[in-house]
Amino acid sequence: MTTVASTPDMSERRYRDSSDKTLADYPRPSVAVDTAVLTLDEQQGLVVLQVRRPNADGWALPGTFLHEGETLAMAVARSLQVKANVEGLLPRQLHVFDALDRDPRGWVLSVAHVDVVQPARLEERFAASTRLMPVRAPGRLPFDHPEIVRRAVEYLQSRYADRPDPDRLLGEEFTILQLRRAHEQIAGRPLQRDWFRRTMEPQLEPTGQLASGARGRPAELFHRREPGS
Amino acid sequence: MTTVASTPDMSERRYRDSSDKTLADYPRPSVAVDTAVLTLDEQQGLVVLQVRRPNADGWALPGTFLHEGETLAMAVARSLQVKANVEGLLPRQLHVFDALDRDPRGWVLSVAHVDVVQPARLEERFAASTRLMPVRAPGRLPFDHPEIVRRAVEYLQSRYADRPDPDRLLGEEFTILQLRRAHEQIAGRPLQRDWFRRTMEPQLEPTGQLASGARGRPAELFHRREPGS
DNA sequence: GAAATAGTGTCTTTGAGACAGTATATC
DNA sequence: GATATACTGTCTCAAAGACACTATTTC
Repeated sequence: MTTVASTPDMSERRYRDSSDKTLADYPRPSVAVDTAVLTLDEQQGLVVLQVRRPNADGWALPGTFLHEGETLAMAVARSLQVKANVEGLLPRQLHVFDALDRDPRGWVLSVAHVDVVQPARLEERFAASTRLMPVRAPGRLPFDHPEIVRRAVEYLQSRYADRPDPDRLLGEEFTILQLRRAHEQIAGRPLQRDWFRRTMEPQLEPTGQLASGARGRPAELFHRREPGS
Repeated sequence: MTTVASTPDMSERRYRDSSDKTLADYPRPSVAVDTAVLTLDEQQGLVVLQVRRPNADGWALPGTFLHEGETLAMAVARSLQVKANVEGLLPRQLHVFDALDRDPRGWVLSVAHVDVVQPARLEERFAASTRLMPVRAPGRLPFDHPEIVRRAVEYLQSRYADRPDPDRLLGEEFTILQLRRAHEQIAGRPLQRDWFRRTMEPQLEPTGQLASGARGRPAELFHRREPGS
C-alpha cells in the first residue's frame, strides 16, 4: 500500500490516510438510476411502466444518469418526467447493481428504485414511447431490469400486507370488495374474504353511503381513516 | 431539453437520447462504502467495529472510496482488511446516502453496508486504531454513521427473528440457554423461554453431550442442523 | 436437603380459517 | 320468488404466552 502525495489545492483532507486517498485521485463510476413505476390497471392488474429504448430495440425501465447537484430522488423524478411525462411521488431505493461488466458503456453503477403512483398520474404519459406491462409478464427487459421489477413487487407486497391501500391506488371511496380485489392483484393470489374484512375494516371509516349498480345487496362505501382520529 | 453532440470516440452509444447523454459528458460523483461490522462480544453484547478517523478526532465506521475495477463488496472487504485487519464475510447493502452536503470533501455518495462476522475474526484486529462499541451506545459518530448502525441492527434482528444463530456468532456447539442469550443481545429484549425452545429446538441437532461446569442440571448441547438432513 | 437450572405438560388466549346463517339488493 | 352479493356469528385449529410440575445437577 503506497501513500500518494496529497493534492495541494484540496481544502478538506481530514479523512486521508494511506488507504484512503484524496477525492480527486480516483476514477469515478457513472451512477445511474432505474425505476420500476408500479400502478394498478383496470384491465391488467399490477403493471410496470416501460419506455422505448432510445437507439435500441425494445423496452426498458425509465432511467438516467445522475447529474451534478442532484440527489437520487431528483434524478428519478427527472427521468420519469422527461422519458414518460409522469410525475413520480416517493421513490424508494431497492438495490445498487454494481457488476463490473453490467453495462457495455463502461463503469456504471445503477441504483434501482421503486415508485408507486396513482393510475391518474399515468394518464398523460407519452402514448407512443411508453407502455404498461403486467409485472408477471413484463416482456423482454435489458440489464438487471427483471430483477428490479421482482424486488419492486416484493416491496409493494410487504407494504400492502396488512394496511388498506397505503399508496392510494384506489380512489377516495371504495367498497371492501374493491379494496380486496386491489390487494389480490398486488399479492398475486386470492385473499381470504373473512380475514381481509376483519383486518381492514377497523382501519377504515364508513361513509354511510352505499355503492350502487351491481347485483346483490349494495356494499357500504368506506374511506381511509384520516390521521389523528 | 437540448440535444448534446455525441462524442465521436465513444464506441457504444446505443442508449443515447435527448435526455440521456453519453457517459463521458457528466461530472461523476465519488462513491464510498461504509460498513457496520457487527459481532457479539462476551462482555458488551452486540457491538459494532469502529476505526480511528485518520487526521480527525474520534471514531467512525470503516469505509473507503470505490476503486476502478472493484465491486462494492470488494471495496468493503478491502476497507475492513486495510483499516482494521478484519476479514469480512458477506456484506449486504443497506442504503445509499446521497444528501448533497453530506461530505465536506465534495460530491460523495456512500453505500452503507452491514457485515456480520464471527468474534474470532476480530481477534487479530488492529488494537490501537480499532474498537468495539455496543450498538446501543456507539459513542459519537460522524456523517450518517449512527443511522447505518441503526439499520444494521434492524437487519440483524430480522435475520435472527426465528432462526438459530444463522451467522454462527456462537461456536459449533451450544446450549439452548446460550443460544437464547445471544438472541436476546441481538433483539435487545428478553425472549420468552418456552417459545424460544419450541421454536429453535426443531431446527437443531442434539449432540448427545451435556454442558458442564454450571450450577443446576446440565443442559444438552446442540449444533446446527446440517444442510440436507 | 436447599438452590439453581433443564426440560415437559397443559391451560388460556388470540387470531386465522372455515362455514353457515341473515340481510338486502337485482332480475 | 330466485339469485347474487353484503355482512355477521360462531366453531375449529394452531401457535404464543403463562405457569406449574418434574428432573438433575452443585453447594
